[in-house]
Amino acid sequence: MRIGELAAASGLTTKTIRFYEQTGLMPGPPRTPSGYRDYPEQAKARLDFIRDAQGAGLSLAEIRSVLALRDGGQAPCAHVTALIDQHLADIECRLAELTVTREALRGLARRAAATDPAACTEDEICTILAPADDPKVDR
Amino acid sequence: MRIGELAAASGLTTKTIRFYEQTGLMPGPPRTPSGYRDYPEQAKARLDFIRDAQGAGLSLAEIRSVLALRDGGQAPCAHVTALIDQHLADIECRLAELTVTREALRGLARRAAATDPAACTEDEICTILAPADDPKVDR
DNA sequence: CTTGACCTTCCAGTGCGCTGGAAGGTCTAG
DNA sequence: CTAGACCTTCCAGCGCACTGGAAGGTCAAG
Repeated sequence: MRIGELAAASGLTTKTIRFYEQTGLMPGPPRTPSGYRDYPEQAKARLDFIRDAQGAGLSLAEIRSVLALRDGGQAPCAHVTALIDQHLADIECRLAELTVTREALRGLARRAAATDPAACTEDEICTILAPADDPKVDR
Repeated sequence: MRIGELAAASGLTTKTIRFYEQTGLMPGPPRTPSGYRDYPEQAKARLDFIRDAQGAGLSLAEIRSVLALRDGGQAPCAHVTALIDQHLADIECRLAELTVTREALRGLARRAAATDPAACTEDEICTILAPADDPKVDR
């Protein structure tokens, strides 16, 4: 299987597959006499795995670490479980942050609706975003 | 006011302030005879504004556009209002995405808890992340 | 024989918001 | 006079996951 075929089968580009090889996610495949990459069947499964893992929010570095364990003959289950838990915690955290930012923005939108453009002086730049008497975004 | 003093007053680094000047967020200040930057009082207000706007989730490019209006003598209210609305929509969208990812990760965590490491064969790489019979992350 | 699709390597750039370092100038205190 | 704290410019790099392009090799069909 040549790289273009594998790309089509996996939905990636040849560029991306070469990039994965270069960064240690994919092993270098055997070559044809003329130097073309010649992939075995498992290559597609590996790319599928990478896609799934990315879909779960893992970074390429994390995926690399999982694959390294597997390639070393170990079951990466424990490691994967830890990664999943960590990402869950991460996401909870970002959800909380985003929610706070959303509330802040809603406050700004309310203020914007109540703002008279003429009241905005040059010194303050913009009373919606940074009112003189209320430096921090309020609740 | 020299750049170090302004940096201390605003909580930024001198590097960052020079970077803001370079990228058009801050006007180039007058210089002392020896070439040192000599900032007027308003510089701090402008940096504070940038910080507040960033806190509201605006990118430096967006902040630049607001400042450009203001510097051009226009009240940026309408523009700011549009940016706020757009960011609110953005955040709603990302919150929704993150929530979906969280549910997917919770599913994975459940599966991980139920997985026997011995069941994970080499071909599949990892049955938690990419089970052979269930290629896409389920609900 | 030529065309065109495919493949190879290597180098460089994207966006974002800085950050680091080198090499040198200036100012103040002791 | 010297130390050291500050300032100047310019160039380069971070992390992330690619993406683009140049310059050239290979292969099958017409």
